[in-house]
Amino acid sequence: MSPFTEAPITASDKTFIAIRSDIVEGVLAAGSKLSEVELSTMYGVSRAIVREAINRLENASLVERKPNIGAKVVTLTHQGLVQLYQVREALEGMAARLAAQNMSDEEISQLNGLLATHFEEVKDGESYYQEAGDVDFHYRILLGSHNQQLISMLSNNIYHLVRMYRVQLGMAGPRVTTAFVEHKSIVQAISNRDGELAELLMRRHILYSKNNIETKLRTVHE
Amino acid sequence: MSPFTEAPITASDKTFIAIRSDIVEGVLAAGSKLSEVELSTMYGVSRAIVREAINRLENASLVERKPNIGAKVVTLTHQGLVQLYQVREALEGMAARLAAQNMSDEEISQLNGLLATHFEEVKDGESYYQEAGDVDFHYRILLGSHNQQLISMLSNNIYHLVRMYRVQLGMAGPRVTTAFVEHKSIVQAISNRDGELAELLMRRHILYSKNNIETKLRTVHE
DNA sequence: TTTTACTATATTGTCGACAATATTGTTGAG
DNA sequence: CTCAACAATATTGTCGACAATATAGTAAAA
Repeated sequence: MSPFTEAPITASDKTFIAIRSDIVEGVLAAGSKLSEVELSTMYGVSRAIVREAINRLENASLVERKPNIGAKVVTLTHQGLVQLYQVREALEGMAARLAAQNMSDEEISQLNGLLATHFEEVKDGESYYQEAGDVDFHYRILLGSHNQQLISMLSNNIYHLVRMYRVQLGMAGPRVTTAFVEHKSIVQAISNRDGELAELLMRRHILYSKNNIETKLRTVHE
Repeated sequence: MSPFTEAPITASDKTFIAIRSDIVEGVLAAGSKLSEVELSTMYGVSRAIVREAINRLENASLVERKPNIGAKVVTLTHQGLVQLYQVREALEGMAARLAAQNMSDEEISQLNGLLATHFEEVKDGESYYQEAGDVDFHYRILLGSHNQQLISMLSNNIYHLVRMYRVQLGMAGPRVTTAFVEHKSIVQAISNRDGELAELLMRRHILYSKNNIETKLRTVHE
């Protein structure tokens, strides 16, 4: 139950996922040029495969491409982070609203169960929560929206970009417990089938999260 | 100043745009299979080009693809329309909020000018407004958000899907004058730099628009 | 007749080579 | 020495052919 586990079928898929991972994790540095021949030797496939992967990465906003010139890994900027979180706020806010409206009782009880699990981890001081736990939570609600368009946009594009910012800014910061409280109130709203409140709370939650990363970026950068 | 005019550079771009247009306009029927060889002869390019185009179309949610099997043009469903407009509501709502916050005074006055032009057309009873005018209006505000992520998502993906629904449902209906009033109030909110109101009004506007198409779809379909 | 296994066919996936464009390096004029 | 034009090189764009997989058709067995 994680957005980062897809079963790669074809060689092209595998290469795409491999390169994407290397970009997100910083193995392929932000801003660096992506030579097709270089990558094809590096990943042991033909140039056609690499080209297809780069195409897909472009759509995922992870690389920028200019015709007849080439592709670069996207460069992380303060402005890019802000804009990314604005989109995320809009989409995940809507996801929360729809989740309150569309999740089955079964799904909602599972969501509560997830929250309980996270509570144990927070109590025990496991830092696990911050990374995977947060992702699980948001992903579960996203699925609960039952909106395929939304699910695809967030899990194929936005989430990977978000993770790229987190990883490369060395995010592991605080906000664990405070984020947990926010999660709890969102689940409460969904349990009450209050879509409007769920959306509002989710948007705030993401705004806070953005502010947190933003200050981090400022202290690291300047 | 329209989202449907891009300068195609490479053969791949041209083919992509050509196929996309044929899908949106219904030349390639919804639900029909897209054979790579067939398309390559049809558009006079190699299979590699067609493959790249299909890849891009998949990301644009205009075709669905299964490994080792092939690609189909998406089928239009009631549910798909609803979900599409939910995403649109979220994204364009945010765009309006950001536009109120980020548009320059110059841009805002141009927006008002656009509205005045549309008013003339509505008064004279030109049906021009409905199609191109509406698109212009939304696109202008989208650009005013100054959020590249948002701009790319809407103008590369959502708008083409929206247009596909409109075209294939034979939309040219009423709602011209009433939509104009809604546009006017949105521009007013943006002029007042009231982002919150602009978002709210835009979301309502899109909701109304969805309801309109929805009833149309119901009468056509059943 | 139905079902299953197999064969033949068609379609997609992958590859290496050639063409077109951009970049770099060099040479010559001013 | 600087700059411009040109040549050499490298990189991306495009293509046709082969490999792998799925589909359709056929024949044999129950």
